[in-house]
Amino acid sequence: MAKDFASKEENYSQWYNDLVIKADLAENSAVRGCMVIKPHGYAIWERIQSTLDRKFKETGHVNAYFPLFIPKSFFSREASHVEGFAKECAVVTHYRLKNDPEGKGVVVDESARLEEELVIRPTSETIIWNSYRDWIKSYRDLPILINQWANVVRWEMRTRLFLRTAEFLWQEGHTAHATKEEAILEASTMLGVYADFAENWMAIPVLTGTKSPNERFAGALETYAIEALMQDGKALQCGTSHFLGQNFAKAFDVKFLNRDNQLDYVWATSWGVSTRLMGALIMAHSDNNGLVLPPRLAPVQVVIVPVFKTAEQLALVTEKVQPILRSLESRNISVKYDNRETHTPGWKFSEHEFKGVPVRITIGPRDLEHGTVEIARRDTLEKETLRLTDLENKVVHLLDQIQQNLFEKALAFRENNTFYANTWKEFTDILDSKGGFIYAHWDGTSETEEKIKAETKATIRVIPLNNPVENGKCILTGKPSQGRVVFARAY
RNA sequence: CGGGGUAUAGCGCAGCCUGGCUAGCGCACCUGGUUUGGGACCAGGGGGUCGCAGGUUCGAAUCCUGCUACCCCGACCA
Repeated sequence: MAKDFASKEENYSQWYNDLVIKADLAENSAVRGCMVIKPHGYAIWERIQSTLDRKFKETGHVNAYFPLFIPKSFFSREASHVEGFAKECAVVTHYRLKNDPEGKGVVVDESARLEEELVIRPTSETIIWNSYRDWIKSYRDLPILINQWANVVRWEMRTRLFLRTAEFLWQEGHTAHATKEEAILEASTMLGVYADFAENWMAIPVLTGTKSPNERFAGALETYAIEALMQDGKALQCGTSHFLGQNFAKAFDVKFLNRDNQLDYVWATSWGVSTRLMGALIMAHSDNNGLVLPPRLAPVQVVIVPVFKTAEQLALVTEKVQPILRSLESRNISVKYDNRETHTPGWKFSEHEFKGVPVRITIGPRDLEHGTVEIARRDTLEKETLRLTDLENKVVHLLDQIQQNLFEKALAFRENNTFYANTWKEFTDILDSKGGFIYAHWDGTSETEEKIKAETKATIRVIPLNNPVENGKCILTGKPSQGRVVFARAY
């Protein structure tokens, strides 16, 4: 059943409408292409945030905050950067409203025009490097390892809930280094952090690699990415880490004296993941009953649903539940006791399933009599009855098992949807019939990649790291190639 | 910006072609009762300037004109 739903070639926005909005994750806002993230959705985002934040700090980073508004002139400093973002910037031109002289609400006060327009950040490289110029004089000031949690705005022509919203939440790391090698190491280290998070917390297997020049970040010399496969066979870029070379240092004149007393430009990286990760979670694991959350990211890991007819029965059940709550909480498990009297047990079962709670425990009069509880797992929907005394160990074990199972299921799915194409016909046949990742030879030119995209909508998702050398022929042009790259249709 | 579609209760929709009683249905909401181990049932109830403006007509949700908003497909997209 779940398979049917997930494998449909239908648009995922339908899925969002059916699942996500009802699941209290988000809903469309009045503002074009923006999202309201409701409490349940935000709780998931907070879990993502706190986990990543800890990892950033473990790797030596600190948090800071830079302004939302960026003077327009900053964007013209780095040529390829402005070219990449110019078409999707929201611009602030005025700072005051006034009453409409004709009495029709308020109008923009034309006398309050800004001398220089402000761009609402689509990303913060420019304003951050403008600050770094004053912070860096010597190699002793380096490295700077800063992360920022923020919102950004990109006025995309078409938006899609979670995957491409006009405003989204993210973190952006911006680091400055004395050497090229150190900057490249930083970019690849952070890619590793993202890959670890995706696989071990989100339970989503990812491919890691570099982007082709076409798909590279505007202003970067190299873009590293993690790329995941969704249940409908389309790829989703889940995080990127960029080696920016000295481009931004040159654009913002950030120079330092190195150990040899020589003036040099600083080397840079930037890296980020966004609320798009929540789209990935939904599309990778959900089934027909709603969201399926990996235990390590679930705001509520265990829900306890009492079954009762009378207030006395509820009191008896609650008495049994109290020690369970305490013992699970003492093992750092997030538990919720859903003792609402306004909803029936059946209602609660469905609701918590919808929201993706990994484990559900049911206790009712029958259990009180027998000293048992019923335990149900969200990923397989299996239920079993066990002795109350076995519960604690079972829950701990089950949470691990579910985390593991979700990853393995997603990995098996990816493996079953990864193909090798040696000819153009094989390539297009796979794309049209199955989708998924396709390893194929490419002649290494942008023109060829663009042609392939124009004909099939497939793009190069990653050029795998440590790509094995294999002599072959480009699937489109037949020109020689030394290794396969990964193609897919993507979000 | 091009192509297609939609706008009727909080949500989802029917009615429109072929104008006509008080604009209807499901979900949700409220009240009472019975229920409660997989989204309970019965009875009663509240909620609408039918997207906006104009026109045709004795009469417009329905026909005509204009406008606006939103959705889908494309172009676009770290």
